[in-house]
Amino acid sequence: MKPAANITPLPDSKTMAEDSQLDAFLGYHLKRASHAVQVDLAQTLAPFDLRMITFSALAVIVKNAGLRQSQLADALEIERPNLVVVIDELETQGLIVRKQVPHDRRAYALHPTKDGKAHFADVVEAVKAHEARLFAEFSQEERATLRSALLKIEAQRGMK
Amino acid sequence: MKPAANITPLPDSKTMAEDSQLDAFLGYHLKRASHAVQVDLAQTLAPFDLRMITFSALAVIVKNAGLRQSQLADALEIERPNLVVVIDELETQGLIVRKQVPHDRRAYALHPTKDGKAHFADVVEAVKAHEARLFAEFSQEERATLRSALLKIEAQRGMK
DNA sequence: TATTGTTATACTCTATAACTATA
DNA sequence: TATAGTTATAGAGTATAACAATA
Repeated sequence: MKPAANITPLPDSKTMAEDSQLDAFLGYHLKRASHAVQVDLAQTLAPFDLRMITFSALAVIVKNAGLRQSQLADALEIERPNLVVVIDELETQGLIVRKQVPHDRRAYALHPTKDGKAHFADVVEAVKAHEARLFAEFSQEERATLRSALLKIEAQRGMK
Repeated sequence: MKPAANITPLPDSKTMAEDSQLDAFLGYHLKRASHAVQVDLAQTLAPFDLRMITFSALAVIVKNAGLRQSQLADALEIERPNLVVVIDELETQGLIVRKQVPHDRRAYALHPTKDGKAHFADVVEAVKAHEARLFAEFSQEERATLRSALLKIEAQRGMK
């Protein structure tokens, strides 16, 4: 658990350069931590033929069967155009279906298939294991504190 | 500070879909929080003609004048090929220079220019203000806790 | 043989404008 | 007019293979 080296000269050696200025920014560590988790998650999901975004979409669809694509886009905070390929991918894999909405022929309701629900149940266990492994050294209190901190940051969106 | 809605039916209305399963994953919130910060940082840096990666590189170069590109790549944890365009960009802007290394003609030493140092001093104040604004509601203790949590997660890299 | 910087390339993520068909 | 889904596209970010020059 050595502190980040804060070197001033260092040009000639093979030592690791580190920078106290960047180190002081929480945003910098937020990005690096997020990236580390995403890499690990991608490896976790690969055997299930899912990406992070398809996993997230499937999760919301399984728990909110019948929602429309625009609702899903809002929930995941992604742009509608980017959602189209996600839905296509999940539908091609037979995990969800697009159904016509009775009184609005513009909209599609998203439903998980039986396979989709079963597949998700398996995947979610793998993702839980991935999280348990990544946060193994975190106490329940630390997790709760981290969680509330992240939610507070998320809430800043668009509050310029 | 309302808790995330955990809806079960919801198909027909215009209500926000939310998912308890995703909500339970720290990685999910880590990604969303990180994205929110990156968007805000990009807006902060735009007036200075910097991106997050060029800002980060400049920060390390200013504090570690003379380091080689491979050292910078290691420090920022980015691949060497991706660093090339970053260095090109900073050099074109006149913020840094590539200098030949005396006893190794393969390598380049990176040095900030006078302009580069002055520009960085300005930018870093703007970035500090950006962080102060984003984390305004965080106590010093909360910041320290968040920081150590993020460092712990970063340390997981490659520890499969 | 190994390393430094580079080129080429590709894949993912994200964002915007504009279209269609409906409402 | 406005909305839902779509198409096309463009810009970042990230990753790998392979090369030339040098060690």
